[in-house]
Amino acid sequence: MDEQPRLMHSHTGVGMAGHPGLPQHMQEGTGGTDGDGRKQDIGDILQQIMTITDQSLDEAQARKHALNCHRMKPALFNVLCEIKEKTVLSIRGAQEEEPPDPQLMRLDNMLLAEGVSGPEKGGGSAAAAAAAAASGGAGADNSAEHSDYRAKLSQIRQIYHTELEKYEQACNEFTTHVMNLLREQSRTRPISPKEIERMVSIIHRKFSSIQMQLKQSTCEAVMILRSRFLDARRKRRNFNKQATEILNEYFYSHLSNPYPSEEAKEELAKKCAITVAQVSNWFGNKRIRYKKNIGKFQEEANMYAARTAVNAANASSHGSQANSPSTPNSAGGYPSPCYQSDRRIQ
DNA sequence: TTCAATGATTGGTT
DNA sequence: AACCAATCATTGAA
Repeated sequence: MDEQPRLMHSHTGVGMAGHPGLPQHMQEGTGGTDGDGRKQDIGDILQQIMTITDQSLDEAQARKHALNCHRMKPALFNVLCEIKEKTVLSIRGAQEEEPPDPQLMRLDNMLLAEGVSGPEKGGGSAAAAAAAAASGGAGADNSAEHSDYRAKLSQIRQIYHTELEKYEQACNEFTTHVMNLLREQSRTRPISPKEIERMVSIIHRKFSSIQMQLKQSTCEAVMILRSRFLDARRKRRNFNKQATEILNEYFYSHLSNPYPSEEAKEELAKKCAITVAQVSNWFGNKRIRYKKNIGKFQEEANMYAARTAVNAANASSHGSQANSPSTPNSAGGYPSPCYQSDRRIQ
């Protein structure tokens, strides 16, 4: 490749004796005044710089050495440094102080709050406690879930820290590498310390954007874990037998109007150790499911009817007859299972 | 593994 | 706001 330029300069030596390779118009003034000689020197050195990429490696090395030893080199180098300094400064002015990224701050805050980026033990338990508080503190048997949650959180945490460390290390390695390279090059081409500094900050910015992605995906993972842990549907537990019996008892003894008042709901909730909302859910589900398939619930209905009857008998035998359990079955609402079952049997 | 039972959620209605 | 109806997602027995 580039055979053409090579051919053009192929006859030029490295030696400083002549001025080979110079364009015709530059050679014209040779042998003139003292100023002409200096001009010639500069032209020579510039020409060599221009053609340095056209040389083979050995040739270039030799040329580099020659350039380094040239008496004009320091002066030229300084001029180039000055020019560069000016342009670099003008570039720097535009992008000086960047404000801290609000999104990054948000991510950092969240990771800290979730105990991913904070201190090892304290953060984790704090997050678990927060999760427990948010879950409504329903049952006492969620300690197993807590440990599960904590285990997964610490897994995320570990991955996060490993990756973060990896990126940091890579960043440092790359930075040192680039700095060494620039320092090495600064011996042959004008590189100011400021320029190196700027390069380092560019590298850091690049790596911190990668870190931000890591933080973002970590946040997402934590959110998913949290939602899984907190989503009641996923950790649904059937009510215990006693609670179900209390609810069923109320339902079948108020079959004509199975709509407990707010007070009744509260009392049922207390008795069953569940929330009022859960009582409402239960009655909503029960009503619709009973209505949809009364036949299926006949047996259950009869059982509870019999039980309330026994209770009533016991209560009356103990004294007051008036306050037997209210069974306003015959009114509106759903058909009475007893009568219906009688009808069915016949 | 399948499937009925069941607690919770969602969207619509009154 | 309470309720209904349909649906989702899990549980637990077969």
